[in-house]
Amino acid sequence: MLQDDSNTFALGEVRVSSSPQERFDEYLQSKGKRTTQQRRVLVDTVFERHDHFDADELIGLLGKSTEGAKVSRATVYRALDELVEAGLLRKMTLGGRAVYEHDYGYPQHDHLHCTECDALIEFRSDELIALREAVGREHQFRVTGHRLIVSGVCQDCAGKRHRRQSPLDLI
Amino acid sequence: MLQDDSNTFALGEVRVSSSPQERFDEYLQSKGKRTTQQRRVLVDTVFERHDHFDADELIGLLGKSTEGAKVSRATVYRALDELVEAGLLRKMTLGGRAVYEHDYGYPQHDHLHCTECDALIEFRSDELIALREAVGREHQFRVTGHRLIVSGVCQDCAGKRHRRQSPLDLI
DNA sequence: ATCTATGCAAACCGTTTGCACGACC
DNA sequence: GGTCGTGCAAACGGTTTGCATAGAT
Repeated sequence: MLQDDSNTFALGEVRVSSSPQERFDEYLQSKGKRTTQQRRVLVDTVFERHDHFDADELIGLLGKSTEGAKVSRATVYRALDELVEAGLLRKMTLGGRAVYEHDYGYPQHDHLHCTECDALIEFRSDELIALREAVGREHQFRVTGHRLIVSGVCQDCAGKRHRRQSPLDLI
Repeated sequence: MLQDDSNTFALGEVRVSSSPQERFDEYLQSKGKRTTQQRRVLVDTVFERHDHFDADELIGLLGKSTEGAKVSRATVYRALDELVEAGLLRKMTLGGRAVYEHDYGYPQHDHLHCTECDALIEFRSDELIALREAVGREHQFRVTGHRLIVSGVCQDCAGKRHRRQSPLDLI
């Protein structure tokens, strides 16, 4: 992330007034939690790249991290929960495992999920927001969020298509 | 499910030309699999009620089943996979666990998920189908399906609201 | 000094699997 | 009779937790 002269940070596409570190520190303080080596390294590593990742990938990255402190598996899991609570990360569940992505300073969006290569492609849709509000109203349901995953096959995989058996390939 | 004089079955809201049992049998035959006691009881139990359920609930129901045959945990898991492959059930993942619902003869729909009581409320939206196609086209992505879960608080829970702490209750 | 955070390893929980026995065609 | 299915119990994989120690305030 880059800081410009007006003291804001570019994260993804949106400018926000403080860095993830700063924001996380605020969260920690508000909860009476402490700013530790490992929490710092972790936030740095997470916001170094704009990617989807799971706990294991993060643990892998932390292994190679230049910053000295090593972070145990348990601590990674505990910190991920905190980052979600702090509003810095968004968590979703894909298949069995939990997948995380940047939330703070990043616009609302949804995903195309390629069932061949597991890629996640982001897209934005304002109509969807309108739609979810309408549905909520219709059912006296107080909407707080949504998760849409459109599955299918991405352009790349559609190319090198070495035809797998499809379910219900009767006969 | 009830059979009427025109030999179709009412499952949920749509009429189909054969019962889940029959359809499952077809699937099994097409795969060279066998029609066993336990698969029969299982399909009966699953289609007795129109509900969302997980593996454990089903195992529970099978325990009380009047039909003699008992079905082991392993068999339940194996059969659920088959029912999904056969197009009789749809599987989704909510939090950690797999949740199943009727697919066969039941219209495409999505869900409102109450984060307080975990209830799932179904709704239909044709605009969503249009939307997902549009997005797919835009990204050269061959769409095969989607999963939308709108989360929030249902009417009931909004009433007896005994205010839990909300994440990000800073200060 | 106090009290939270960490690391380790064991526990957990839903799900899957190897294997010997039983049931279907 | 030959296979496929089942039950059991053990294995699995991601995640959580209890506990003693290290570290932040």
